[in-house]
Amino acid sequence: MPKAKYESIFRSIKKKIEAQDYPYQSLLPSENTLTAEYGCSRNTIRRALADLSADGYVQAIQGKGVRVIYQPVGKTTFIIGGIETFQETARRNNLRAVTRVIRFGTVSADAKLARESGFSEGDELWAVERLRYLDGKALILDLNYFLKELVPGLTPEIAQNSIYEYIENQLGMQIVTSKRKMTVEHVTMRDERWMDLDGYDCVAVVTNHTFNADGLLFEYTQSRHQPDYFCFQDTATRKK
Amino acid sequence: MPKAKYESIFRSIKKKIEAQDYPYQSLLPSENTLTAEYGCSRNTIRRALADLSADGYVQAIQGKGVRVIYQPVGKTTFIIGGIETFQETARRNNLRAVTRVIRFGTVSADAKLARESGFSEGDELWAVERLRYLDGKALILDLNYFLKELVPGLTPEIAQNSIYEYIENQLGMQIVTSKRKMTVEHVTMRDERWMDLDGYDCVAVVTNHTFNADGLLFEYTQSRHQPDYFCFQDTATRKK
DNA sequence: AGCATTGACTTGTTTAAACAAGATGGTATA
DNA sequence: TATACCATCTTGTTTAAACAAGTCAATGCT
Repeated sequence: MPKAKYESIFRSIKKKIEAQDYPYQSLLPSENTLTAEYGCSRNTIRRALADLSADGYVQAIQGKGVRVIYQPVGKTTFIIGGIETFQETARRNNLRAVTRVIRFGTVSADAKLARESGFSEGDELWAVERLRYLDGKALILDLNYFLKELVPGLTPEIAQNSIYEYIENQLGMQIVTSKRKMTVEHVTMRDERWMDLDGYDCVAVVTNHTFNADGLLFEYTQSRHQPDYFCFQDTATRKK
Repeated sequence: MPKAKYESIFRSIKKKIEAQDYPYQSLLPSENTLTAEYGCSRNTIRRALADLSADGYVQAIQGKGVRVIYQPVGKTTFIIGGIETFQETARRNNLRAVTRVIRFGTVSADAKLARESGFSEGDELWAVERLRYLDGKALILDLNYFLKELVPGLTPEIAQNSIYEYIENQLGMQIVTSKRKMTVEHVTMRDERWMDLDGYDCVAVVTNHTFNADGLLFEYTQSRHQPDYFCFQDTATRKK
């Protein structure tokens, strides 16, 4: 249920592109045509098109039109795109997801943790370590730190289900921005102990800083992925 | 030289944030204040703020203000951000960069290459394989395919220098959108032969589809990175 | 035939205005 | 005192208009 007009227009056009109603390399109807079609102003259309462009669906060509550059991809990989929960990602990729909590406690951020997490020294944090199974294989080892002040009442049961679901629906806090860093590291003894590494001696490590609607950092996470099911997608636009 | 007003405002505010003139967690001056400060309309300010938000510098809070969420990072890693050339990235990270061309030729896209590259079967392509040295170590193995029709006149000399520089300055073609996929793979015999793997048996693989200003795919690239110097950054925003 | 110009289209930038909606603090009321 | 309301600040959405700038095909001239 999009509240804003531009959002529903964005979704409508996106759907048509994915259905190849607007095929790869074709030009969309002009902004004026879309304005008439959707019964809104040109600015509103442009807002929707800008969002599609940011998602790598279209690219505007001044004087010519807006070209579709979306191509459907094979669904073989575990694709990490925007911000979504483990469950959402698993469902989108048609995989059976299970979560096992292997550590649940509280810590006070020392100097080292404060520096790498972005929290302040002395902040009280939940420390949660979880193992994620996809189709029965232990593929992701998550180490989450949540600011207790902003995420009160966390329990192992919630951690086993979905912390994000709890944060958004129970606490009513909105997750807005996520800054991520992707690296590749040698496996640790901990990785070997818990994960199905399947011969790999490296893991993909995603480090994550998450901000809520007040612009406050409330989560720092390190996710260690077994390489087989790991895929990270991105669209970049060259600045002039 | 930014042509558009919103772009120079964007850069101006960005600089102030990086200089911690607007510190982490502080609120920017209100849109009305900035409007007066920069002598432009509110919409133009909002455009600049939207771009800063997309880059993970700020986050707007309705009714309150725009909060700075940028934190300076340690400069120890080779950070891949937007679209930039190997030289630009090396310079930004203060590293000495050398490129060695180990293969240079032309191929016609067969069914398999067409499928993974996004080119059409039968397209004539340049195939260039290059080894990238940073501070004397062979860390990146690049396999580029360029559409000959859109990138005529390529030579090994250009490949050893900078292909992007040639495309943008000599051919006058603009690079606009880059769609990337990041995975982790076992090293191949080719990797072992050419790269300084330093004990790693995995590499970070970045697969890249690049579009020009006409929205035409002209490049498909696979970059294989030795893990030590590899870091990929991203900012995501949760959709409502 | 070849070429320059024009005009009608496209997207890009900027301004102005109005109203919606969230946050905040002060004020009048119960 | 406590609460409800309101004025005023903030950002969010939408419309309208004007002009800049790039593309392209038709027109008319040489």
